[in-house]
Amino acid sequence: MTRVLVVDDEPQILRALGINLRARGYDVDLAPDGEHALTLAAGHHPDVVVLDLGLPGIDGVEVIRGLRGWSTVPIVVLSVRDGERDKVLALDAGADDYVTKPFGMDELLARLRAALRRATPAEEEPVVETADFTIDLGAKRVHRGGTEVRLTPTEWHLVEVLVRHQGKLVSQRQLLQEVWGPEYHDETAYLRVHMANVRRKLEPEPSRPRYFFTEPGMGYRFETSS
Amino acid sequence: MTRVLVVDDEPQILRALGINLRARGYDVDLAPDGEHALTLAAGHHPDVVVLDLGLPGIDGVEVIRGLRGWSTVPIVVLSVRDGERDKVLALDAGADDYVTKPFGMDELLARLRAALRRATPAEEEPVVETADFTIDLGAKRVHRGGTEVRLTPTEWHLVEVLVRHQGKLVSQRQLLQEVWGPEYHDETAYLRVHMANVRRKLEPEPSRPRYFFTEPGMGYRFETSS
DNA sequence: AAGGTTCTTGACGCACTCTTGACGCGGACC
DNA sequence: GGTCCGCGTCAAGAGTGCGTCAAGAACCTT
Repeated sequence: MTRVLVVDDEPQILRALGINLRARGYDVDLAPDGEHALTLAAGHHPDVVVLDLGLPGIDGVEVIRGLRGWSTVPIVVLSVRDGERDKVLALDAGADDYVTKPFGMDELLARLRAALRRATPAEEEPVVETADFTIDLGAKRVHRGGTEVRLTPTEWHLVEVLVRHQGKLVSQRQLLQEVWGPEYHDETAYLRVHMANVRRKLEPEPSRPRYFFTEPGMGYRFETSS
Repeated sequence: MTRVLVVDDEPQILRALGINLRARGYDVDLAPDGEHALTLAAGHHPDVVVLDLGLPGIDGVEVIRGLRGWSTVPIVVLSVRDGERDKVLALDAGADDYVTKPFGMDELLARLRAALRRATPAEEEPVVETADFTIDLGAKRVHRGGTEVRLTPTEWHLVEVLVRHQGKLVSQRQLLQEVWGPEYHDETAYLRVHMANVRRKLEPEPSRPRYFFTEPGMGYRFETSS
């Protein structure tokens, strides 16, 4: 299901958007200000963000910057301000689209679809096969020796990031930011524990990895011998 | 250079956009209607398309469909129509953004930048090859004679800085600051030891370097003979 | 409210990397 | 021709990072 994060300080707009989007089958998170927005984004990894510019506390443009620091999620900005300067600032900060209030729900939905379409460029999700297991990125499943292996959400996320960068070294910092969020960039202990769990579930000899390699001091790398 | 295709049936707008975009360093194609637009797009493969909806002949939405049949180039729609239905139709046909006339040039430019930024995701890191080894900056790995060479974090960092400044002299001070941090600017002993290790791992004759040269009193230089 | 997962956190041992000092060599300068 | 400085080499000790295990906390489901 597609996850949308909606950020707006006006409760009635927040509610209206929540109802409308859920009616269309989206999975919706609601945030009344920038702080909540960044926290929710880090935890739930939305597929698209709808962001009001006029927020109490952190400014909307700051929220864009905060998100762009570690994520490429599409951001659709809502604003009562029709000023050209605001639009330019928001777009150059990394927003993907700018809609002026008042707006029609149909237009907003169309813009969301456009943003989502761009972000998911019709790529079919690859299936990665190794001699010991099969990873289906689209179905989010892993098979090993005929049966399915259950990965916890964290483990899956870790595997997903590494497999998508197949062959490349992924730095500890990048892994932590993608899986746990930007404020966890130095919790390397998490990585060690969860990588150990992943290896125990997937590697034939967990203490002698054939697929999930450690590059000491730098990060991890997924590689198939083929 | 970035190529922009502008499609509009009003000559003065076409001219104005052409002048403005060229002044910003874009390479601009101009088309007064849908037929010319599709022909130019097929021939010149623009990086982004600015498209007016109200065209004589083929309708703007048809132009979008025509382009989307074979291209994923970002399309920014211009229109005097502010109707919600038009926006929804255009966006769902495959447009990336919708700007209502009259618009400010700064806003349009910001939207173009946003569209281009999305379309150009990860530029890839170069791979540097020499007769004796291969350095993949993106994957952070080094191959030599078929097998992989393991570099420690410090060694890799050193190699990376030198290789990214390929052919140029990198001062000891700069190397120390980039690898160890600003307060280590005079620990030249570190450089000597680690450069020796790098050479032992990569140079065919470590004591007679062919790639990692010392410039006495100044710094180091990476150079491939090719 | 209870049970089961999953995540977090701390402790420990091992391996490896970095740092540091000693030494030799060669060129520059006096 | 002698001295000095910068560089390369080597080796040893200190420090760090990693894997592993286990226990408690937090979370979700029923």
